[in-house]
Amino acid sequence: MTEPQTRAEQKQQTREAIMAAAIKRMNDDKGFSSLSLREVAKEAGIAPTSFYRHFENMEELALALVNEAGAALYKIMQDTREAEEKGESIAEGAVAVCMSHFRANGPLVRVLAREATGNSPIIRRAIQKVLNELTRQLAVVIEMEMKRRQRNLTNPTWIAEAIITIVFYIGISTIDLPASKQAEAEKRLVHHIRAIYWGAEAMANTQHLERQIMLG
Amino acid sequence: MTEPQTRAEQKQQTREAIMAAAIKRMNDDKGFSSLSLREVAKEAGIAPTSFYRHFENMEELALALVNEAGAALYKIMQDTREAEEKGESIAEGAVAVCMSHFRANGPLVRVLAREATGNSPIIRRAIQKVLNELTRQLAVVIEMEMKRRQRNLTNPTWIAEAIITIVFYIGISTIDLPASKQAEAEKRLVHHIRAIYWGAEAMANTQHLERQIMLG
DNA sequence: TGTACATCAGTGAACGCGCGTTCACTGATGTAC
DNA sequence: TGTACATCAGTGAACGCGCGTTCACTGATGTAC
Repeated sequence: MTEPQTRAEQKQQTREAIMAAAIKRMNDDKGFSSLSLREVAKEAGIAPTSFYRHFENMEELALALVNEAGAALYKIMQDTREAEEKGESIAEGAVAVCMSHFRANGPLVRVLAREATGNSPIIRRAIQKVLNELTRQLAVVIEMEMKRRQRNLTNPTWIAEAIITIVFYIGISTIDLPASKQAEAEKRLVHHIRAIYWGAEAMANTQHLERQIMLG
Repeated sequence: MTEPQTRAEQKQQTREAIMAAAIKRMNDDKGFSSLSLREVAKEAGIAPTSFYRHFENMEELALALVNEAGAALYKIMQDTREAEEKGESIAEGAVAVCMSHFRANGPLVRVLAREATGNSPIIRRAIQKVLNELTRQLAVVIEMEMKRRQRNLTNPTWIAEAIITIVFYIGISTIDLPASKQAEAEKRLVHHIRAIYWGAEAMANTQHLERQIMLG
């Protein structure tokens, strides 16, 4: 089935094998920093020297993994935005999609979480950039929703930051839990998000009220 | 000044030198998993073989560091609780204390953050235990405050979890920022906590109201 | 207090091992004519 | 279509290096009498 290929296709296939090997080995037991080039090559079924035909070093491989994980998360955010545009309530749906993505791509997402506080400054910065972009996109969605519902919020970007942080870190910490506990964790996540939403709204309204009193 | 000592005192001093060396080297550039026993020994000014007089292996050293960091955080929680008992509003105060602790003990706290999603399952579990205990203690404080102010909250433990997660991960990500940005980050943190508080209260009141309507 | 012995923190040599990287190579695939 | 040449993904040998760990040791500190 995958036998007859061009050279470019074969190369791409090997590249993907290397990335898959890295993800697998990292989730078996090690973090990226304790993962060796030789180990990845062995898992991918190539000679250690062949690694250099695809990546200049291990750091480049890590960046490729971060970008792959980031792209998947952007896709989820895009779906959430489209749901909002259809007028759907987004909290539960977004969390459900996000959690099921975490479950399906646990190994890759875990890589992201680990390296977010990991050893390489370059990788840390790349991940922070992904999280910042997600925050930015979520802030837009939140603002859209608030406008549509004609409600106030103190600061959409701040709210988005809080939500991204909570979903990312709590979500990751639940990947390994049994299914029953995961459902409970999902409920908690929805609760957290709602609390943040409601709180920001209540704060905004109070501030608005205070301003009116001061003016009046 | 520290010249004449008993053998036990000398041993304790070397042990502390090893721990300090590990913290220093980890924050220079590496995570714990890429930190070698020989490297720590060199930084501590002892022979590699002497390491074994103090720790059985590197993992034991890591656990010692986690416990040290945990003890400091428990102390902060204790202070917060005492502030609450004096009737003070806790959000700003607790965040300020926490952030200044992060700043003063950046290297050690960062170790905790990194290894929270790090390579060793044993270390990860130890850190999760610390965070769970902090959540438990904070839930008690929140409940006390709510009772005193005669207000409702949906679920103190959930609120505590959200707050601990946000303060821990956002707090850590700001350690390296310049002082001006840190002040801004502190404001954001206080905002997040307030939003969660208010939201949980609003939700509880709505639920209460809904229940009354249903019953009535 | 003095003496003989026990304890044990710290040492230096030595080990075998997996590491990242280099190099010149092979041989299938791709291209120019 | 056939031929001659270029490209380049993948290879195996070899390198020097830092690693964790063992071992028998040293010599200052502590203890028993």
